[in-house]
Order: sequence, then structure tokens, then C-alpha cells
Amino acid sequence: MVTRADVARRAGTSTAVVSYVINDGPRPVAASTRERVLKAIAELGYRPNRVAQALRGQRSRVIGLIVPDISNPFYAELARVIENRADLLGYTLVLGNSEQDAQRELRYVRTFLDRQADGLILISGSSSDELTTLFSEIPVPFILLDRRINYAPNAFLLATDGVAGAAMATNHLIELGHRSIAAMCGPTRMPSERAKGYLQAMKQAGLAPVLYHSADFDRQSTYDLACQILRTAARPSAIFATFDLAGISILRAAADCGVSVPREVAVIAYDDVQESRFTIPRLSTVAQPTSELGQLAAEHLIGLIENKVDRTFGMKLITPHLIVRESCGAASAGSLSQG
Amino acid sequence: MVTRADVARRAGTSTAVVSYVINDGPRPVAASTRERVLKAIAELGYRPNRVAQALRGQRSRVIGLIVPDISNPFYAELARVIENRADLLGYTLVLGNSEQDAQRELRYVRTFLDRQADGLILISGSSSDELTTLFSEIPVPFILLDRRINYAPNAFLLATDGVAGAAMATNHLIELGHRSIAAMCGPTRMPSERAKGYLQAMKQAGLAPVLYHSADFDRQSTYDLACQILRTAARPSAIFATFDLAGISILRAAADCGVSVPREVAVIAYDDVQESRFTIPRLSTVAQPTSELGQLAAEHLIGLIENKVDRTFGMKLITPHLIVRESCGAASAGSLSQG
DNA sequence: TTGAAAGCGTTACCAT
DNA sequence: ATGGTAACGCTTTCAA
Repeated sequence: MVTRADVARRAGTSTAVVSYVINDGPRPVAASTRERVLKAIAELGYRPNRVAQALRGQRSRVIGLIVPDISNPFYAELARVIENRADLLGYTLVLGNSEQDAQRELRYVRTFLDRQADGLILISGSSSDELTTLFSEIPVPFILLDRRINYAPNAFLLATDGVAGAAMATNHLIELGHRSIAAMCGPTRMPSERAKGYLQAMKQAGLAPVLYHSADFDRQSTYDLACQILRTAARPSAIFATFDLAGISILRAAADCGVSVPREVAVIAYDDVQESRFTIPRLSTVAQPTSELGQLAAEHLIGLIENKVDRTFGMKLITPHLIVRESCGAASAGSLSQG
Repeated sequence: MVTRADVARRAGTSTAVVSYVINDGPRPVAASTRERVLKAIAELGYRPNRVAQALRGQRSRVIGLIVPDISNPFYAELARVIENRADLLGYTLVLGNSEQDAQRELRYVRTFLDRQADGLILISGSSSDELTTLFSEIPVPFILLDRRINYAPNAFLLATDGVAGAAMATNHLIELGHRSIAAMCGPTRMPSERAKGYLQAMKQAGLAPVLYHSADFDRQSTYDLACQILRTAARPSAIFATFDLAGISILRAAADCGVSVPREVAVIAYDDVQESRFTIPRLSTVAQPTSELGQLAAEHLIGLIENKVDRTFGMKLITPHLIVRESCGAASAGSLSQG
């Protein structure tokens, strides 16, 4: 390995000067010296050892990202834009899957901290109390992304307004004339903003809410639940799924149960993953602006790390918007307004 | 930050002994001393600084994973099992998206190496020549995953047999009675094993191959191409898509073009991402054993890093298998055998 | 403008 | 069995 000392030797100067050249400071270097150093660097193919830099300075230029499950398209899309942005700003991403497990999440926080990560982005899978205490001890800036839980005073919160979004979806269904609207949520252990928004909208419309919870967040368990819902005697005429994966599973389940979407059951979901633009029928959904969310998360975190950003504002809520596609039928479908 | 010296001081011993206790070696420690050290560690909440360890030792316990695009479900699923395995074995994953770009890929290799990654897993998006030279200079073990290109003498190659798999898919279509079978591949810049398998199978059956190339690997461009294919006068009766995402796009395009799958056009793809089990109709495909692939990649790489594995065997090809679902119709559909 | 050297938190060798 | 200490590659202060 070629080190700074090798470069210094070859350039006939000291390691300090090499450092100044590379970092453009903190002190000026004579043009001729700089020249020699640059030449030596090129000739030797020297590249600074980031580990040594991290140990010496306080900065590792690493940020940690903890997601519940990278194979969930929503998180994957988020990870993609975060990685992109981080890379652009000179940071490397370390990745962890928490699998919605508080212990794993905790372990990852510690691991990343032990590696001197400069900051953390958490899409936290766990409920408040378990982690709040520990979160308050995280000695670096961190962002709680997409979930409005685990609020810690030292965290920055970034999410779409799930209550508002879910209400939008529910109201869309109501405006379409549906009276019997069920909501399909993730596991009960997860507190859900979106369930709350659904409940509010239903209440406001004087409708009776029905809440279902899948065993997990994956395709199979949401599919299983969807089949069950579609086969009940009192089958709802519309279902609001709190995440796209569930909505997509409903589409599949409906086909298997011989119920037509949107004619016999309308489906609307939440997230707007790419996949939902290509399902049959195309899935109406509440769009989380994934790019904006990820970009903002990365930029704000790095701004925090580099002290370039206002620390006083601890939360940002983005308003999601409705995307009407095919899975709810046309807004003008009068045949639905019977109840 | 609490350091080893703090622990030593509190335990009334030297940092060396603390080291021996933590690492269970390389030298023995008296039971009573060990006791004191352990107590001090617990009381202080000491955790070793991984950066310092990495600098001092040669091992960082970090592995780098470079994928073309983490938002592509196949790579995301792979990343998930790799991450899982790595974590289990005590390694942390750093992630990079190459976006099929050789320069980016190169940059990531360097970045990860500068961070003293102990090993690399590359799902290389680029063609051989560009990177081969550089690959031969990678000073750590690395695995070329899923793509049979960029073969470098110091790399371990792990992939499914794309030629065989593609031939399976094509032959399945042929056995179903199809004569006019098109293949839909990724961008021309990527050499494709799978195209080769298709070509071979067609030739062997005495059928005329037709190759299409999408502009990119994403949903939109494969969808666009699919529409184009389905609207040609000489519409094929079957399409083999070299990756699931393309197959799924064909399903969508067919619905939009008013052609029925599998009745008017049969579709088969390659990868077996989770999504393909839930499409309408369900997608027949050639299954890459994702779990096996990812697990093997992680385990072999770490075996290589820790010198626990035979270095002589430089390649492993896994035979994929056919998964018949709905998008090609029943194997007994005699109505198709007209040509 | 530049060189020497201290120190970041570890590990492991050389002593005792 | 244990302590002292050099070294990993870097940054930055102190001196010149």
C-alpha cells in the first residue's frame, strides 16, 4: 500500500505538506511544491486511506441506513435515491435490514456507531417506547424517515402526513359512492398513522370502519388476508390498503376469488411504488414523493453533519397526493352510489 | 467516548490485557483479572472502536456490494439475503448502485477499497474489457455475481447458467407448440448469456429467432418496447423476456394492446422475483435461486476473506429451474400447435 | 512556506 | 500472567 509518507518522500517534502495539498488546507502550499506533490501522487497512484482519516479526524463520511426490508420496493426505491444523493455529496452508505425487529434495529444503530458513522437514517420498524431511550443517546445527527414514531428530541423527523393521505384515499372512495369500506393494515404491533386517517374519514362520513391486520408486511400474508376479506359474506365494496404491496396483493386475490376490480371491489393503496403503475388494473394510490423524501433525508442529514443546516426545526411533514388510476373505477361511476 | 485506556485504568491493568480479554487472546488472562476487566467494560459501557481496529489490524469486517440498481427487485432480494448472511457472520455491508455504468462501478470499487473493505461482491453492469484490467488489481477477494462477464483470475464467479436457463424457457415455449417466438433483452450494450441460450434453442428447433432490445432495464422502457412488439403485424405468439421486470411489463402492455395472455401471446421470463408470483396472470419464469445465490456469495466471500475456503475453484454455476405458472397457458393447450 | 511530532484507539510484540 | 510501547495512516499544532 502506498501511503502519505511515500508521497512525501518522493516529492521531497513532509507528510504535512502532502496533507495540505490533498485537503486544500488548512495551510497554503507554494505552487511549485504543490506541483511536485501532485506529480508524486499521480505517479504512485496514491489514494488516502479513509479509515485512517476517520480515526484521526472525527468524520468518517459514512452514513448508516436502516430499513425494515430492502426487498420491499418502497424501501428499495428510497434506498436508491438516498444512496445516490449520499454518493453525490461524498458519503458512503452502510445498510441494515431491521426486519421490523427492535433488537436488530438497536444492534445496527450500535454497529454503525461503532464504525463511526457520521449520521443515521432510520426507517424505524418498532414502536416508540422500546427505542426512544436509546435513540436519545445517539451521538450523531439522525433522521427518522417515513414513520412518525420514536420521536426523540435529537432526531429530525421526515415523513408524509399519513393521516391526511389516508383520509384522502378514504374520501376518494366515499366520493365514488362507496359505503362499505374496509382498511387493510400491517401487523397490529405497528401503530398506524394511516389507519387513523382512515378512521377519521369514515367517522366524518358517518360510516362504519372495518380494520383488518395482516400477519406481516410481505406479499404472501397480505394476499392471504385479502382472500379472507374478499370471501366474507359482508364483502366490502372498497378496500383501502395502507401500503402498495398490500393493494397489489388484493388485486391478485380478487382475481383468484373471482371478484372483479374495480367493478365489484374498488382498491386504493398508499406509497406509489413503481410497480403499482404496471399492475392490472393499475393501482390508484396515495403517492409518497419517494425521490423528494429520500433526497431530503440525505441532504438534510448531511447538512446536519456538516453544520450547514438549521438545527432548530425538528420535523418536516410532506403532504402526499392522490393518484387516480384504474383500481377504483372512474369517478363518474354512478352505479356505485347505491348506499 | 470511552476508550480502551479508560477500561484499563478502571480495571487497574494495562490496555494490552483489556485487548486479550476482548479478543480472547492471543494470550491468556488470569481469571480474576478478566473479571475486573469485564466489570469495568460493563460499568463504562465500553465498545471497541471498529475504525481503530480496522486501521490497526488488516481487517475491517466490511464487505462492499455493488449492484446495478437496488430498486430492481431482483437485486434488492439478492441484497437482502447477502446483507442477512453478512450480518450473521459479523460483517457490515456498504452499498453502491452502479447504474450499469462502468465509471460508477469503478469509482465504487475504489471507494470501498479506500475504506478497507475486506471483500467485494459485484453484480457487474459493464462489459468485460472496460473493467478487467482494473479488476485484476483488486487486492481483496471478490465475487462476480449473476453476470458471467468480467472474468478476472482473482475473482470468484457465481451465477446461474443463463444459457441453459434461457434454453429451458425457449424450449418450454416450443413444446407448447409455439413457432414464432421473440426474445426481449436488455440494452444491446450488455452481452447476454440468456440471449445466447434462446438463440441456441431456436436454432436447434429450426425456428427463426427475433431479438428485441429495450433501451434500459427499467419498467417503462421495457413496457414501451413490449407495446411496440405486440403491435407489429407479425406479432409473435410467444415472448421470452430475459428478466422478470420485462416479462411483467409485457403483461401490462398486452392488456393495453388488447391482446390476451396466454391465449394470444404466451410470456415467459427469467429471475423469479417475488412479484412474478402475484401478477395477473402469474408469470412463468426461470428461477434463479436467489437465496442460494446470495447466501453462497456472502459465505464464500467471507470464507475467502477468512481463509477458510478453497481458493482454487474459481467459479460456480448453478442450474436454474423452470417454474410454470399461468402466463404460457397449460402445457396441454393443443390449440396452439398450429404451425 | 515548511518540517517535526503528537495523537486518534487499537493490536501485538518485547519485556518482565 | 501482565505491563509497556511501537505501529497502523492520517491531521494539525507547534516551531522554525
